[in-house]
Amino acid sequence: MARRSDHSAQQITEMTVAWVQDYLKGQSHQQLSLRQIAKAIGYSPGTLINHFGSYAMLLLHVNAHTLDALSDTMAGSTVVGSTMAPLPPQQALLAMAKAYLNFAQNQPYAWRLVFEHRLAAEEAIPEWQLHRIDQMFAQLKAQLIRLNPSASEDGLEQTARVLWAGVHGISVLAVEDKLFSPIDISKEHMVENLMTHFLSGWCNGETSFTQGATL
Amino acid sequence: MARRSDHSAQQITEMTVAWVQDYLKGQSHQQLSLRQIAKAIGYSPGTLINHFGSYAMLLLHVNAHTLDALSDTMAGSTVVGSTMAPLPPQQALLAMAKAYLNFAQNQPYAWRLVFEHRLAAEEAIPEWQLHRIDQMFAQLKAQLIRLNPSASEDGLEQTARVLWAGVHGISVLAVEDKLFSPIDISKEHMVENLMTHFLSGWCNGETSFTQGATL
DNA sequence: TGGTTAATTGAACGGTGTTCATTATCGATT
DNA sequence: AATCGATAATGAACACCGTTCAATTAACCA
Repeated sequence: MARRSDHSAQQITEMTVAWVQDYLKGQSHQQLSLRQIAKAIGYSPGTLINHFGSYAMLLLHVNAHTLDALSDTMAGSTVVGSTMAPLPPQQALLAMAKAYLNFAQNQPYAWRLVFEHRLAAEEAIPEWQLHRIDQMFAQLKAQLIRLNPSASEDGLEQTARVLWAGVHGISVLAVEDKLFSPIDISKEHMVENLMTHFLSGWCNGETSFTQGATL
Repeated sequence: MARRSDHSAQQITEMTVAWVQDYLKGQSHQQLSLRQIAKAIGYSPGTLINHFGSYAMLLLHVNAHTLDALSDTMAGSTVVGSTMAPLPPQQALLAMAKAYLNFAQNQPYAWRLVFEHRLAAEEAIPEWQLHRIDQMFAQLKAQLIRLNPSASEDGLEQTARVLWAGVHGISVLAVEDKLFSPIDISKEHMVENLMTHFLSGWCNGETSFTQGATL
C-alpha cells in the first residue's frame, strides 16, 4: 500500500501525540511500544519511523506537549482572577512550585517520561524543545527579580535553577514514591518548607552560613 | 548441562554485580541486557533468572551495591582526619551534599540506574533495600539535630527529606545535563547556594515568609 | 552404588525498534 | 485523458529482548 492521503503529516503527529498522552493518563511508558502506537492510530510502525525519525523522537514530541501543558499550568497558577492585583512574588513562586508538584502528581506518567527519556548520544535536543524550557525559567526569574531587584543576572540565573532543582527534587521523589518516610509528610508542606526557608535565607542577604546561624 | 559447582550462589551474585558495576563505569544501562550479562559471566540467561528471580531483581542487587558505595562516601566525607575534631554540622551537611553530588557525577550511570529502575507493580522493594535508604537519612538527621536540637522529631524528618530532595534535584539535573543554563554554573556552587540559604532560613526560626522578607 | 535432588541449559515464545525493497497512489505534465 | 516521476506507506526480515520450561546431568545421600 502507499500514499494514502487520509491524513496530513501534521495530523499524524497530532493523532500520535494525542493517543500517547491519553495512554499515559493511565499507565507508564514502560509498557508502551511503537508497534502499539502504530496499531492504535492505524498506520504501520515503519510509517511512524519515517515520520518522526525514530521512536525516541516520537516520544520527544509527546514530551513537548507535556511541557507545554506544564508551562501553561504554572503560568496560570499565579493569576487567581482576571481583575485582581498580581500576587506578591513569594506567593507567586510558591504557587508555581505547587503547580509544578501537582502537575507531576496528577500526570505522573507523562511527567516522568519527560525526565526519563533520553535520546541517542548522537541526536541533539531540538531547538524547539530547549525553547520551552527557557520559558519556564523565565517565569521563575521574573518573580525572583521582583523579590530581590539588586540581584545580579548571573545570581538570578543560578538561584532560579537551584530553586527549581529543589522543587524538582521533591517532585521526583514524590512521584516515584522514593521518599520512604516513616511518617506521612504532605508533599505540599515540603514544597512550602523549602520555599520558605530558602527564600528567607536568600533575601536576608549573603550571610555566609559558615559563620552565621550559631544557635 | 546441569549442576556445575563452579560457583556458589553468592559467588554468582558477586560476579554479576561486579561485572555490571564495571560496565556501568563506561555506559548507560539502556544498552545493557540480561543476555549480555549472562554471556559475560559464563552462564545462561535462564540461570540468572533462576538466581535473581527476574532481570529487574538482578538490577536491584546492582543498585544495592551502588547505594552502599554512596552511603560510604557520604559517611566518609565528614571525617577529614582520624584524630581531628568532628566537623561543625553545617559543614558536615555540606560535605555530605557535595559527596552525594560528586558521586552522582563520577558514577552517573550507576547512580542513574538507582533512580530510574522500577520493579513491576506486584513486587515490593525488599526490606534490605529500604534499610539502606533509612541509614542515609539517619546520617542527615544526626547533623540536623546538632544544628537545631530543639526541632521536633517530625520536623527533623521532614527537613531532612526536603534538604535531601533539594540536593537530589540538583544532582539529577546535573547528571542528566538538564539544567540548560546559558551560563556555566558550577554544580558545587549550586549545592552550596541551596545549603547556605536553606539552612540559614531554617535556623532563623519559623519566620513565616508571607510577612517577612519584604525586600 | 543407586536414587533423589536440584542446578543448568537451550530451544521456543512473543515481544521489541529499525531497515528496506516493493508497491500503490498522488500531482503534475504532456 | 493518459502518462510519468516522486513519494508515502507497507510488510517482511533482522537482530535483538526477557522469560518459560522440559530435558539433562552433575552432585549428594543413603
